[in-house]
Amino acid sequence: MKNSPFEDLDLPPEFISLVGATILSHAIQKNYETSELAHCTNKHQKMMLVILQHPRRMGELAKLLNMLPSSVTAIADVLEDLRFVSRERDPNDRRAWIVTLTDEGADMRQKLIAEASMRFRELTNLNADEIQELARLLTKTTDNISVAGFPNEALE
Amino acid sequence: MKNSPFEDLDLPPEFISLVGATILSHAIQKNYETSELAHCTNKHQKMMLVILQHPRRMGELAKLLNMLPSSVTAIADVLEDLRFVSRERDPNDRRAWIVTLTDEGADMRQKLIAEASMRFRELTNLNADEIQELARLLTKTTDNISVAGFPNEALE
DNA sequence: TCTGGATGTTTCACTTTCTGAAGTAATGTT
DNA sequence: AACATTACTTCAGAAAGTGAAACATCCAGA
Repeated sequence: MKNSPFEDLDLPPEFISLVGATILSHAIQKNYETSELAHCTNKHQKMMLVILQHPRRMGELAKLLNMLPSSVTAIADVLEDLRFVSRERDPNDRRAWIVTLTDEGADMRQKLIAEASMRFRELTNLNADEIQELARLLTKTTDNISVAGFPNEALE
Repeated sequence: MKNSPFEDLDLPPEFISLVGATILSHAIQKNYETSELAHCTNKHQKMMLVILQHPRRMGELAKLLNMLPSSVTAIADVLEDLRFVSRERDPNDRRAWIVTLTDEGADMRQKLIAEASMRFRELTNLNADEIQELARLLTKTTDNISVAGFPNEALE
């Protein structure tokens, strides 16, 4: 059984990490699609639900998700149709919309998080310490990505 | 400066890891597009070059990249037009094609790896030990994903 | 050897997703 | 008041992903 695509390579650890991150992310997202929760079809819809732990403006969502405003509009439209979020004008800036989870959306968000965590354990087979360490390293990483202004430039 | 989309969350470490992996992978792939190497436009083309450290059959590529055979055909067509790979019949099974890097393709492969590694260091700001540890954890993960038969089932 | 079923790949039409330009409305700046 | 900027939406075209059908080859059993 030849498992890894990289079995006999002396790739730099940076690259191995990158590929590992990609495979992991891809695998869980593929896996998701076969679940009960599949009616939020795509990964961006799921990700938007997850980062809506509190209400956010459309533009903020676009930056966080690293997407174009027009894509955020499309995704929010779907989530609104599904009654997972509602949109209201920002009273402080009437150009902007504020997106808020509905109760149903908050429910789905919890389920998504729980399901992803379960899949993660199944797929990775890491022990609790290792998961903790991985989370630490990747938190440091994403914090730095945000601080570096890349790819979400000028996030405030 | 409010950085992380998860600043005030008590998400499980599994989920944080998953999101971190996704953000990291996404960030570097976005970044890639602005580089000199952008003419291999999409991430799957790049990934295919990377895993072609030795010749592989189309079907093998599909499994490793977790894609449909028809998608692999499309990608290989592009890489062939770019003269990065060549396709020859497998002498042991004349239904199958074997994809091999050209010299030019091997060159590009090295550049892709080097560039991704550089971007990785810039983006993550992890020190050498941390990178090593991250690589270790993610290698364990991807190995397990393959062994678990998911998503690349029955990879042999 | 013949036959039928499985396998490896390609083609093609289809659907979904992404992208970017143009438009609308509100804000802020001078 | 005029003009530039910002926030978001709309829409149409481009790109990517999907799955059924076709084709050639392989393999196992009669």
